[in-house]
This record gives sequence, structure tokens and C-alpha cells, in this order.
Amino acid sequence: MIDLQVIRQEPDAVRASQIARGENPAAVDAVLEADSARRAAVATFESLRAEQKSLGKQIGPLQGKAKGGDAAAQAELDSLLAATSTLSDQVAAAEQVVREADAALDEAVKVLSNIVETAAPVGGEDDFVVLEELGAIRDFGAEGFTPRDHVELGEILGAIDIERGAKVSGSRFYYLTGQGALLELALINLAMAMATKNGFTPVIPPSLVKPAAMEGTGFLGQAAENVYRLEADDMYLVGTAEVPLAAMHMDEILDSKSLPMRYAGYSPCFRREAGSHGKDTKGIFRVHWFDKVEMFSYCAVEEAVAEHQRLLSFEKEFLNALELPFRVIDVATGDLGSSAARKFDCEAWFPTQDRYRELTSTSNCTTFQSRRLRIRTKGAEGTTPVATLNGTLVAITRTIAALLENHQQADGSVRIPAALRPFLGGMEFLTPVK
RNA sequence: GGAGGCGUCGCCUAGUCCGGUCUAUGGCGCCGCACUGCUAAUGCGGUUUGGGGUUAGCCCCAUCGCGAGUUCAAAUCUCGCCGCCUCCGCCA
Repeated sequence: MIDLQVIRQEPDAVRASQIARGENPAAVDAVLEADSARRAAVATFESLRAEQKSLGKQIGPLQGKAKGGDAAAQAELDSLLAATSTLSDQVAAAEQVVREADAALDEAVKVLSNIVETAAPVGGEDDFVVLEELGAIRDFGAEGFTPRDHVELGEILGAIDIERGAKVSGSRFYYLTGQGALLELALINLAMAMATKNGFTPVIPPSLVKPAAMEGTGFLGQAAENVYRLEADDMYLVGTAEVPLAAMHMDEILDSKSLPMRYAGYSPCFRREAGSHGKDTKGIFRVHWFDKVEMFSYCAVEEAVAEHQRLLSFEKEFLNALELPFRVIDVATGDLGSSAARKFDCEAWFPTQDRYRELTSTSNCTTFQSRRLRIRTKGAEGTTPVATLNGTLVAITRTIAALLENHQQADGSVRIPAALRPFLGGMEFLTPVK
């Protein structure tokens, strides 16, 4: 959630940010209104409460005297009890009003998406800015063959079994088999090795979480329809390790000397993909479940922009190690998730689609998540929320698809990039099994 | 799944039986100051979190796992929930 102070002091800036996202700026005014309503409620409650307290303090000693047979004390006690009794009802009522005002304010603030970085390109999905293009796109025509898509390659290599995935679990499920399964493990190991080298603590987090974790990371808002919920236990399957990694330090005050804290979490990711019917139905590009290594960083607010660049550089380092052609885009304001202030995507070239497709994504969430999750640090200005950032290191299925398509040979074999070979027993090619 | 125990402001802890004087005790740690060749020791002061107010010193409200209830009044009594520990059962 956004800092209420900021909304109070710079409502125009918040409105402008909402507009850039294509969201309703009037939501800001709703917050201001709820805020002043809450203030009034609190003032009423506090004055009643103070009165009640001071009356209560007189009662104890009087009771002693009254018991001793002091008639005057008894009379005073009776009138005090009567007064405090009606006061008590008023306090309870006032407290209820405060409670409701609090909830209303909270609700109003939570409607607002994070304030976008001013440098982010304004506009919708297509208004991204290409920051750079890396790696060489192969000319299959010149090499004398038509590239196969990852579905066909996966079949030839005995690496991906989509039919049986559908038989057992339905559409958008798959089996990774043989070389495909080994490839996933190799990618995970390479990613974890690089993350560790770059100062991340490897983590295998729970992928089933309580509502508080889901809610705190902001996935029950806009993205709620894409989340799997276990009705019987009131728990959620995470769509990314970002959720358990962010919730890991919820309700904690982090030692400022320990920042930045960097974690690399390996987890399965479950996504309902509601609203994407008919989109990317072929292969394992868009599936209900995949495994992923996600980077997550807690850092000081003033470090966040630099840390974001670092996460991006780690993503680029990984894709370069896989020798994939890709570009980096600066995602436009209208296409940011509600918690992101800025987002960079790395999109790999898919020769059979003749276009770039998202492989990794890194977001600077500033203090949007940490406020909800109450993750703070102590500094010169007191206890303040930390910034949180996340970035994909490797999303297995898309990465496998990109590797197969980009490194395929005319005979259906696939060249394994050098960086990955140590994790595949030195193997240089994935070879067809049929 | 069954039985029992426990949850107090960083950590440990007093208080809970028997409601008001709890504005929550003490120790450790930490921060500041004083003293002292340095360090250490010692002394004094400070040290939960959230919200609000104030020129400043500070002040006010809430906060004893969470929620509800009883009561004029709840850390304290009642109920529900959550978490941890021990034992039993089952199990990869």
C-alpha cells in the first residue's frame, strides 16, 4: 500500500500516477475523505476514553471507604458508577466508529496501486521502451533448415510429454522426461550457483501459504482470479516464490546493517491463467504449473533503484550464459502490476514465433509490499518500511522452450550452452531419441 | 487424529490463582552521557510497536499471541481461534 503521509502531502502526484496507470484518480480523494473521517472518530473516542479512565480511578478507593460504612462515600460511589456506566456505553460506541473508520481508510488506501517511477514510460501494454538487444538471432534460412518449435523438439528429444500431461492433469500441464527432466535440474543448479556467487541466500520456501501472506504481497487484488485456493484449508498455492520470500520477514524489524538481504527461492509456481483462454495454447509456454528460481531483495529505500538495476544485470548475466538472443524492455505504466513502481522484462527471441517473448521480469515494489507486510528497519528517522524487489532468475518452462528453439540443429539435436554443461555431466548436445 | 503444557514491550523473566495501586517487574543486550592512559569496569539516563499532537523539553491514545464475551473496570475471568513444546497414534 502507499504511504498515507504521501497521499496527504502530495495528493496531486498520486493522482498523476494513477492516471499514468490508467486507473481512477478519484480513489485518492476517497482516501482523503476516509482519513479525515477517521481523525474525527479518533478524537471523539480519545476524549471519552480519557474521561472514563479518570472516573474509574476514583472508584477503587471509594469502594474501600463505602465498605467501611461511610455513607457519603457510598453515595458518591453510586453516582460515579452510574456516570461511568453510561460513559462506558458511549466509549464502546465510539470505539466501534473508530474501528469502522480504520477499516474504511485501510480499504481506500489499498485500492491505490503503487506510485510509478517518473522515468517509466507512460502508456499501455504496447508502449514499452526497448532498452537493449543482446545476443545474435540466428538466420535459419541461411543455415538451410526451417526451425522446429519447442513442442516438436520436446517430442523428438523425449524431453516434453504434453499429451500425457493433459491426460493426467488437463490442458496446460506437461511431463518433463529424460533429457527434459535433467535440463530442468541443470537450469536450477546453474541459477542457484550464480545466485549464490552474487550474494543471494538460496531458499526452498513453502509453496502453500496462508491468506495473510497472499494478501500482504498484493496477489489477492487485481491478480486474485489467477490464484489457486484450497477451499478446505483456506490456503493458497503460490504463483511465484515472491510470495513466501516476501512474507518470510513479515512483522519483523530488520537490522539496517544486514541490508540488503538477498534470497534466491526455488519453488513451483501455480497459475490459473484465467482470462488467457486460447492464448499460447501450444506447448509449455503458458502452463498452470512450472518451477522457477526467483530473486528477492530487501533493501534501504534509497538503494532500491540501484538494486533494481542489479537484479536486471543478474537476469541478463543468466540469459547471456544460456547464449540466448534477447532484449530488455522498460514496461509501460499501464502494464505494471499494482505493487510495482517500475518493471523491466527480458524477452527472448522465439524463431518459430518470429518475435520476442517474456522470459524474466524484475519489479521494484519500493515500500508497497513492506507496508502491508509490516517489514521495517530502524534508521536515523525511526522505524521505516524497507524496499522490496523481485526478479526472475529462471522460469523453467519458458527457458527450456527458448533453449530448444534457439539452439536446435538441423537433425533435431540441441546444442547445450557451455555454462550449462557442467550441470549435465559435460553433455554437449541433447540428442533425438526417435 | 488424541492427551497435556505454554504464549508478557529485542532475548530471558515477575505479575495471572484472588480484576482496579500494571503508568507491566527484574536481568541480559543495545544506545547516550559521566568517570577513567586505551579497552574493560563502574555510575546515571534511555531502550515495544502503531497512531495522533507539540516551537522545543515532551504529551495523549491504543498495544501483554489474535478475536469475541462478562464487567463501571481485563495481562488477570469465560469462550473461540492461531502458534509453539511434550507424549501417544498414523505416515513419506
